[in-house]
Amino acid sequence: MNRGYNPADKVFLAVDCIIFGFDNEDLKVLLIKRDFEPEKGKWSLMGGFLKKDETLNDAASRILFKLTGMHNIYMEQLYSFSEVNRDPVARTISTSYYAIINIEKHNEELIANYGAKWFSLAKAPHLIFDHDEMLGKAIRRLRRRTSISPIGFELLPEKFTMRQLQKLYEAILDKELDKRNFINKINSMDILIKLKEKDMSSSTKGSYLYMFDQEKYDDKQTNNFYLKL
Amino acid sequence: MNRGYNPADKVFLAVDCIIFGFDNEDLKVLLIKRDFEPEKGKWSLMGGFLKKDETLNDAASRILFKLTGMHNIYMEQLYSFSEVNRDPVARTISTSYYAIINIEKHNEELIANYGAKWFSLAKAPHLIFDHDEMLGKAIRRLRRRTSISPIGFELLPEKFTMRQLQKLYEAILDKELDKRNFINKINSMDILIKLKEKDMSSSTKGSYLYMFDQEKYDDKQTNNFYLKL
DNA sequence: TCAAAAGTGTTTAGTCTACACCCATGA
DNA sequence: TCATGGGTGTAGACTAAACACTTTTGA
Repeated sequence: MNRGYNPADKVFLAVDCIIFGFDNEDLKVLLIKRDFEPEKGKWSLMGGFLKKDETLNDAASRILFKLTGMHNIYMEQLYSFSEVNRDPVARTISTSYYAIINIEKHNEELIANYGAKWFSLAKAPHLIFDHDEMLGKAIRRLRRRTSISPIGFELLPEKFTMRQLQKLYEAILDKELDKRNFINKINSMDILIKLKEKDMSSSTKGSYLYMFDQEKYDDKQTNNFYLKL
Repeated sequence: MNRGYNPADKVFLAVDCIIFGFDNEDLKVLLIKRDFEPEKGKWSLMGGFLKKDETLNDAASRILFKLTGMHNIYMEQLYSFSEVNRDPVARTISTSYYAIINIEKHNEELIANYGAKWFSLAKAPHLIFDHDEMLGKAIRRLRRRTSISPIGFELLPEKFTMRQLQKLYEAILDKELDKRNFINKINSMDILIKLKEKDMSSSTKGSYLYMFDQEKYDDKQTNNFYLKL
């Protein structure tokens, strides 16, 4: 009898993506300037509609690829927003995803086409609809995530210095960390490989480069731990 | 131009609820026996469709009320499930909510009408669609939630003993706790009021009853903390 | 008088925090 | 030779974990 399946209840389901990147200084978010109605000219998250034959994850991947040109981006479903009038055009529920990418790897041309720009979190403009709320939730989730599974691989270049990693954590958590305590904690996680190479760009002495130990890293990411910073 | 709003992309949006209760012994989940197709006769979570003029939270509250007769139930949105063929009748995305209720306060008659039954987690039957996955995610979320905000108020009677509270945490975390360490940690949270009354039902000596200090409790719940058990 | 559950503190180990000085190098 | 950022260890405070005996009272 297909009880309850009433076509009048059908809704649009959108996916909106909060895309984080790190430029060695600030944690940034990628926003697009809408060149279409409604709210043309305003800033918003990159989004799109769920299509017939895809899952929400598929849709998020598709949307992320469209804007960045990148595949296999680290992402996580965040929350579904459903205020009745959140979208003025039609009843639309939006499932938000947050993603973190290496800021150097995205396709500049694509993001220019979308009128997209990276914003430091502190300087992000007001966004349309409930996108500010989405962004806020994403930041909080990212902070929490940082405590229970290592993050950084996705946001840093392949080789990086301890100070870069520390700056990343400081940017995510929005607080300063003690460099000696930081290095001790990171080392106790046992997920980094110290290279013989040094990066000479930031100081005369030069600082050692590190890489993530992919295997140990993946392991720690699935078998959660608790890192207090 | 309403770009992208293509009616063919509209979907059904369902809400499924994982309802937890505690009977002083086990953590239990309330499941219904479906008396309608598809999968008639099988066990499932209580669910329903999102209606035109309600948010997902509204829908979850409505569904919870329908089954339990209770208002203002503690609940939290969990995750949206979207496998293309998860529902054999029509493309349906389901947003799951978990709720925790005082098992003594629900309406027995209502749940009988739905052929619903409480199951200990260890003994829960196989559920339809992706409901097993929903239940698993809910249990993990509830465990994590336990560490960052006090839980129990919703699951225990107004007055309860320390041992009941400990049993509740043991049931949620599925591990045994040391009673002296437990009592110290709980006291350090400073959210309980120790009453002069004793509960004489469980031992000859009797054990003191406690109540939650509503004000402090609410405060701790919003300003998260970290409780390691 | 004994069985059954309640109540109660201390010691030890581990982890977190705060903190200051020397090093290497290019300008 | 000096200015700049890099690198390194330890002591004290705090928190978590392990652990055993006494109390009460109804049967």
